[in-house]
Parts: sequence; structure tokens; C-alpha cells
Amino acid sequence: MRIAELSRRTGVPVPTIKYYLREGLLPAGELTSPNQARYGEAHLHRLRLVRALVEVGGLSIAAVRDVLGALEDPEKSLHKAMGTVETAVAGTGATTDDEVAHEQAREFVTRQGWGYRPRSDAFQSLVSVLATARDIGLDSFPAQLDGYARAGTALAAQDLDYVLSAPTKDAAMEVVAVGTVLGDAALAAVRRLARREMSVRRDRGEREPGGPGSPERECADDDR
Amino acid sequence: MRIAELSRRTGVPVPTIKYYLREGLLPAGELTSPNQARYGEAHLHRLRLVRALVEVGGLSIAAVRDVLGALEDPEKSLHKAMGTVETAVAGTGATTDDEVAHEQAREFVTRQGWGYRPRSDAFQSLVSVLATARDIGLDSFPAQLDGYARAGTALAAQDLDYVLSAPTKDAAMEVVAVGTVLGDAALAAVRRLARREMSVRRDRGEREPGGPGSPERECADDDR
DNA sequence: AGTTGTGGATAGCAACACTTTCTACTATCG
DNA sequence: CGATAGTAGAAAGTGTTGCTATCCACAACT
Repeated sequence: MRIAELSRRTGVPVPTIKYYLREGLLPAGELTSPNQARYGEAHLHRLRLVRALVEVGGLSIAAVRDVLGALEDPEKSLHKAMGTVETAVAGTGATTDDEVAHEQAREFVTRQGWGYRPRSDAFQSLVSVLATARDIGLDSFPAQLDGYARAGTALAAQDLDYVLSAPTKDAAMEVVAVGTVLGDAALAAVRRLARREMSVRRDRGEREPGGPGSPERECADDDR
Repeated sequence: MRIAELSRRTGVPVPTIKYYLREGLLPAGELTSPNQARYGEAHLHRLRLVRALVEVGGLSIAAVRDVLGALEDPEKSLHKAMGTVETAVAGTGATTDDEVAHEQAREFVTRQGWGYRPRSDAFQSLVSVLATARDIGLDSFPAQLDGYARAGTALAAQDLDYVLSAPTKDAAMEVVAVGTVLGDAALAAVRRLARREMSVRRDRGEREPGGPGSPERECADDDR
């Protein structure tokens, strides 16, 4: 197929596709003459992947390039690919030298029975979140962490099962990338749905989730 | 205090503070003469709040303004303030007209016993995530949703308890804003820590989490 | 008296993600 | 055959965002 069809089937404008080609997000098509190229199903798939990372995941072009690079590297283990994807999704790797926050984080991971890797991205993010919370005077914030750990552990187990269920290594790699990004977005959406649901119920004086909710509800404002 | 001290105590450059003043993220100081103003502790606190939203939450200046506006509005219920904050955090409200995805999402929320509010931001995000997943060929993705719902429900309950534990309504408002943003960041960090932990353990052939992990571990690469 | 700091205004800048415009072709339809 | 539309590739332009830099007339401190 030619570039116009690629554009038509994905909704991505032709100049944007050209831009992605220039940026190395998409491999060049097969040249049939100096100014004519053919693209295949792989290009179509790749382009959709790029758009998902950019639109749903909010990744920058550079981050997408990193992620795609990790997917393509045949040397890379699944384990490492997950790391690359997570780093790309995480964005800025801010470091703090707040010792109190660092100690809180260390104590937390140890309490969870997790390894203490103080230089990992994830650990550093946790430290700066804790430092920020203290800055603002949210003293009770660290107490929330255990709840997050419970949820995080369950999610991590699920993620891993999902990834390992992929038939081939390449497929698994892609599940890592897309699943992380889509998974984050889906979790955020579901959490918001749950929050609203629960907030509405408590407003009405009900107790905890339990069975199916009552079907009638008007709640004219906060949708949109 | 004057602007220089505000700058010194927060690490935010003076021109940036002036910029925030211009943008209305920070109220003007009390003018003591035509070109001299005084700032108080409230300004200090507010400035730190702004930085937290911008740096940790990755919110745009406009989104921060929305959030702060919601915090200040005395008419606004907690319930609605949470909505505003979440909308600001969520960013782009993409809508899709993918009917299959829409139906999957509807079926999901119904199965959870939640209200079906097809025009809410959260629902729409879920629809576009599902549409994207299908686009890319991640057929098994919708099956992940139930796991997300379990985690999301637990998190939502915790969030709500936390917010309701605040002593005053103003404090609760702030907890909503900061807690949502920091909570997201903290959850992301914790989830990544858990993922890595679990991935390492499975590599070593261990079974599921259980008790505290073994202390020794080298894992020379994927930190940093 | 002079250095430093200030509020307020305007202008500038770098990064980002495209978009536009151009040229020299190629494909295809009538 | 010729008119029209499409193409690769390169270069320059665009709009937005989040700051920085520069200026000014004045204030504060030393």
C-alpha cells in the first residue's frame, strides 16, 4: 500500500506519517522507484502502536523511540524491556536528597520485604513524592503507602501473568509496552469510576460496596 | 516576606514566581507602596502546592489554575471538587464513537454494579482505551479490567477515607487535590517496585509473594 | 550615596509536535 | 497522449507552552 492508504486506514495525516518516518518511529517503506515506496501490514500495525503510545500514553516522540528500540532489540530480556518501557512512561527522573523521605522510603520497601535499590527510578520517584508530601504538610501521606502497596502488588502480579501469557517473545514485548501504557490509562479510568461510585454511595449513607448497585440514579451534574 | 525570600525558601526562581503571579496561580502580595509588596505563609504554602502539582503531577499551568479555582470555590462540594481535580489530571478528554468498545465498557461497569454514565470523562477514557487495545490487536485486554476494578475499588475506598479524615473542609479540598496527584505518582512508583520485585523472583523460580523477601540480591543492571 | 532588590510590563527563547511548502518526479485515468 | 493526482524527501514555518531576560522607576538597606 502507499502512504495515502496508510493515512486513510489510521486517520493519521500524511505529513505526520512522514514526520514519524523522519524521526525513525516508522521504518522506511520499500522503494520501488526513487520517489515511490510501498508499505505493508507491519507498517500499519506499527503506526497504530505509535499513535497509542502518543495519544493514550502521552509519551513524547523521543520516549516512543526508546520504547520501540527496546522492543526491537533481540538481546533484551523481557525483564529489561519492562524496565525501559517504565522509564519511558515515567518521564522525568527527578532525584531528591531529602534524607528523611529517603529513610521513609527505605523503611517502606523493607517492610514490604522488597529489595532496597536506592538508585532505581521507581525508588527515586517514591522518595520525591514523599519529600513533596512533607513539604506541603501532608503528614499522614506515608500511611497511605501500605494500601498502595497492596494494590500495586496485585496489579504487578496480574501484569506479569498477562505478559507471560503471550505466545512468542516478540508478542510479549509488545504486551509489555502497550499493556503498561494502556493498563495505566485503564486503571486510572477505573479508579475514577470507582471513586465516583463510592463517593455517591457514601453521600447517600450506604455502607461499602457489596452487591450490585441500585440502578436508578440521576446525578444530573458531575457527568459530562 | 518579600519575593526573594519566597524564592529562597522554595527554590523557585523569582521570574518564575512573577510568572505565576501573572498567571493567577498565586494571589498578589499586599502592596506596601507602589512597587513593594509583602507575602505571607499562605503564599509560601500555595507556591509549594503549585510546584507539587506541576512537577509531580505534570499538570499544565492551565490545569493548575482550574484545580486551585476548585479549591477556592466555597460553593463547591467535596464530591465536585474531586471531579474537577480528576478532570484536570486526566488531561485530554478524547471521545470515541467505537460502539463495540462502548458496549464492552458498559457491560463492564454494569457487571461491577456501578452506574452507567456514558458521558462521564472516566467512562469515555475507558472506551477509548478499549478501542485502542482492539485496534492494536490486544484481544485479551478487556479481561484485565476486572483485576483493575478490584485494585481501583480498594484504592478508591482508601482515598475517600483519607479525604474524609481531614479536619476542615478546606483541608479536605487540599487533600483531594494533592492526594490525587501525589497518590497517582506514589501508586505508579510502588507498582513499579512491586513489578520488578516480582519479576526478579519469578526469574529465580520462586512462587508468589508471601513473606519478606530474601535480603541478598545483586541485580547489577536494571537499577538506575 | 550607592548597591541591591522590587513590582510591573514587554519581549525573547528553547523545546515540542507537527504542518507547510517546495521540487522533481511517478502513476493512472480518460 | 496529456491532464490530474499522488509521492519521496528536504527545508522552513507554525502555534503552544513554560518559562527567562531585560527594562524601568522606584524602595530599602548600608
